[in-house]
Amino acid sequence: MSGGVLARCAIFEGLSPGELDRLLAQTQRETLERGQVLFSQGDPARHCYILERGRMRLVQLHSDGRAVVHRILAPGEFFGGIAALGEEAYPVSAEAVDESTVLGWSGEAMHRILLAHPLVALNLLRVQARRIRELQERVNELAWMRVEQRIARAVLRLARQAGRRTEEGIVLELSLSREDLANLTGTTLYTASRVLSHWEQRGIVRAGRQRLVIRLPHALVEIAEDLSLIPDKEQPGEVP
Amino acid sequence: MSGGVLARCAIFEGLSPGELDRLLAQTQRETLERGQVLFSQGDPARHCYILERGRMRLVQLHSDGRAVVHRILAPGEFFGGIAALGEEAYPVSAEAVDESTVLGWSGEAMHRILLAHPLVALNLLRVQARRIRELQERVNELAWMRVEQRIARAVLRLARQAGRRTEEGIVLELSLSREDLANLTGTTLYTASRVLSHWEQRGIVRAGRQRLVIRLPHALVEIAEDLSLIPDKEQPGEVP
DNA sequence: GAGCGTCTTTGATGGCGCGCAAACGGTTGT
DNA sequence: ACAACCGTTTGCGCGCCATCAAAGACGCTC
Repeated sequence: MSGGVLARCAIFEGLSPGELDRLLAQTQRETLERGQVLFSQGDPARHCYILERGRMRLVQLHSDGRAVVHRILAPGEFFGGIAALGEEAYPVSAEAVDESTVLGWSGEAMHRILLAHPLVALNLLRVQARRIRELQERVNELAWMRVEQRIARAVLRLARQAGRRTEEGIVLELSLSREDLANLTGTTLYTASRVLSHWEQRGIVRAGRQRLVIRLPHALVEIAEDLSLIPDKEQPGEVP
Repeated sequence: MSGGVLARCAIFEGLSPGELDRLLAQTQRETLERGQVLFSQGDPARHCYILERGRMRLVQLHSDGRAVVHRILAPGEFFGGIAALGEEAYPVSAEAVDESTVLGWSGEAMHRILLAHPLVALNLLRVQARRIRELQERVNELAWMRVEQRIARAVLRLARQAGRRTEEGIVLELSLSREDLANLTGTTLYTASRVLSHWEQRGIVRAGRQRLVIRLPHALVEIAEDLSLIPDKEQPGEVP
């Protein structure tokens, strides 16, 4: 089937169908039920993957049971690349949010691929560079922004990645609990719940059990950009 | 002489002296006074660099004058790699903390180098992977840790990177203001000042104007690891 | 040495958001 | 149907830390 899935992956952009087929032949397909763990942090990093179908998340667990959700993966995304670089252990755990299938390479195979296909290495560098920028963005948010603003930004990011437009609003097709949202934004499930309740009162969202519909995206954007800090009357640039 | 500086750079590891010389020949050396800006965020990303000598920092400025210090570079480190990936603009500004010299390539030159030397690309991937882990670590800190703990960890990181052991303690050879420290840890210069004062009272550090000497590294490590949260018994040594 | 700017300290105040507790409600299993 | 369970909501109190203001300390120039 002409390399199929891989043709849509950012890191294999620019390869010929023949090459894609050869790469695909080296993979092993694995199916995961929802909630199943593909690898755990601390495990020796032996494989790297492309998410073919479904949804997964990369989580880092803290000793106190605290968790940080680092990424929520969409189909086509590459992860576990650590394995190709001769590193020792996965720094995060990967678990399936929905039923998912992944394509896996051994670390050594991917290592050879990167050496043989500089184009793939360059694509991967680009992807990593983008992730670094996203992480810097997150550091910035955590360092300077209030909880409500951080949650708004996280929700908008998720909407961009996994939202479906309906006439009721943008529906987040993710089973996303308050606790997940809290772990994404560095707060507690209590505060996350309060924020969503507040938004629901204002008609901005409709929040259900692990479900979220954005009814007034514009209002969310306002919160995310913190437009309230710049009162419309005053003109910026008046500090002598 | 024989690739000189580049031989000590992580991203050129494994190259022959001849290749290093050829790469070095493509660079342009630039000297920066302390405080001088090499590039500003938003500038079109045309060059990437190795820090040859001195100390630089990568800062992201916020619209409100708030800043996030993203990295403090030591000699041998590569930065501005965005330019090689065909991206548009630098996401951060680079400024010299001390008088520094850098070696610069044009983005296109580095692009060609990466395609021609898969080994360099792989090294760079490794470096980026480490940076991603560091950033994840920082996200984790900002999401879950208290200010004092975050500052302790930042100080220890800086000590590892730019500390010199003396019999008085570990001297941080960086002109590091309270504000810098605050921007590294996502707090305000007021709080940073208070924390350092507190530490000084307890004899953990000796803090001067843009100077810091760690006298009891072990105590700092305890704070950084938050050993107080796991008290097997009550500690008599309490703060009055 | 006087003056000045920058960096730093310290007090006072207030608010955001954490953390516990408890109730609520939808879902699941038998 | 009932109970058990999990995710969610909400009240309440307090502690950490931001924020403002102002004074203090150090290094600089002239």
